[in-house]
Amino acid sequence: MLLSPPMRRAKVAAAKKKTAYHHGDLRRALVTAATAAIEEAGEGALTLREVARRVGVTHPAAYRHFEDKTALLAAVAEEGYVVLADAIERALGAASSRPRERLRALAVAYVDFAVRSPAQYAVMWGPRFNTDGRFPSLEAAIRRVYELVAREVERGQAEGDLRPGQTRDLAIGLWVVGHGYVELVARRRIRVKSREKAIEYFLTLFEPWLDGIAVKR
Amino acid sequence: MLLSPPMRRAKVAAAKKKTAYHHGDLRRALVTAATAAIEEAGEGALTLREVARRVGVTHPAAYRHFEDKTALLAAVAEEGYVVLADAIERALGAASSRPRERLRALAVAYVDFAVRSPAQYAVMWGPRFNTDGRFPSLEAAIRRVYELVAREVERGQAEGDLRPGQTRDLAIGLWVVGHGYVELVARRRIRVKSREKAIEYFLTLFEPWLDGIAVKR
DNA sequence: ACCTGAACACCGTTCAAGT
DNA sequence: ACCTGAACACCGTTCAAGT
Repeated sequence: MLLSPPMRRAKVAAAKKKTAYHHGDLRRALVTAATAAIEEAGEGALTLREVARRVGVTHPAAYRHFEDKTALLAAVAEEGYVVLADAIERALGAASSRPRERLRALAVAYVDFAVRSPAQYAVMWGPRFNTDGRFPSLEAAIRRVYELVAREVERGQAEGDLRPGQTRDLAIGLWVVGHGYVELVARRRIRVKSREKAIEYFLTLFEPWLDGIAVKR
Repeated sequence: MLLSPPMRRAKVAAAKKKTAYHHGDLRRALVTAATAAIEEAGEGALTLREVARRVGVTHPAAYRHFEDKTALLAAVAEEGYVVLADAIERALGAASSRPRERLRALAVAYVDFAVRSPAQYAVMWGPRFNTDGRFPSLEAAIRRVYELVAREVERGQAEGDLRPGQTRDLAIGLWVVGHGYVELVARRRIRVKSREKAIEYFLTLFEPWLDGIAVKR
């Protein structure tokens, strides 16, 4: 017997709801739920059991997709780096071709991501992922962000706007300034009234650093 | 009956061992044990029960001296800032009177502390202490470090070696660079072979920043 | 192949009871 | 005043059992 279109749709939806987690969706659902939970209550408050509750599954189910709690957090961190790299690429795509302006756009995209998703950003700098080689895809995601920074610095050097010499040192320096600023804001060592003000004040601190690595002419 | 001096000493020591924690020493002992435990196993591995075990006391005893686990960590952090401020003062005492050199000495003392006590440094930047006004003595200890930085920047401006304008912006900028660098090292975004190399490479990154805030002449 | 139910060792916190 | 013993609710992890 044929079902009318509305009923068929309802059936499909019900079947989907019931079996969705049998098709590899649980992994995604757990990462998404964990990210949301962290952004709401902070990283310290995150429990595997709470994440499972949010997704509507018993907590040992998570172990089918993640070796342990650290692996779940690593997935949250990795997703963060992917989103960050995408945001930086978008910002660079919209920027002019003047190296100094491009570095500014890159740094603003970085700070903007961090102040929008402070808890996820904190996970991305968590102390758990130092064990070498445990999370290679996380390390690749980090490297992608670093390469974006290094490429822009290289471009600036090639055009003669930035100091010649070790590209890496300038790229690391840029990362230091960006991350250091974000941390001071996140830990309330600096009080800012809004995300806009956070970026505005960042540029105040960033300009002298740019001056320091620029070629005077 | 009189006891011979060696026996009296033994008795006093035993009595001291047995009753020392009744004189307010338990607080100190807990902070010291917590700092050691963190430096050994990382902040995440720290439990109140383990700290109590190390000190040789049942774990609820800690609650006589700290409202909760966070308060104990706040004490560890506060002690860290005090030690750091002392180290900076010592470094400035031994430095020349040339502003730029003094800023270098200050920054080196900061980085040196952080790479010597990475876990304690991490606690000092823990996310738990943001609740306003909960740990006023911790906030005072942080402010003491900041004031040391600000005073040196002011001195450099007064002598015409650093850009005029908002002292605070330059002081915050310096803090950003120092903290950002320490974090990149601690989180293994930069690999350094030794503490000495860590400071050496820091100076490489620091010099351009100094150039950026220096007055050319 | 994927999830549940039950169990284990451990944790932070509370509180009545001991000295 | 300061510490202990016992209890509570909760956690991460494991594993046999269900579909």
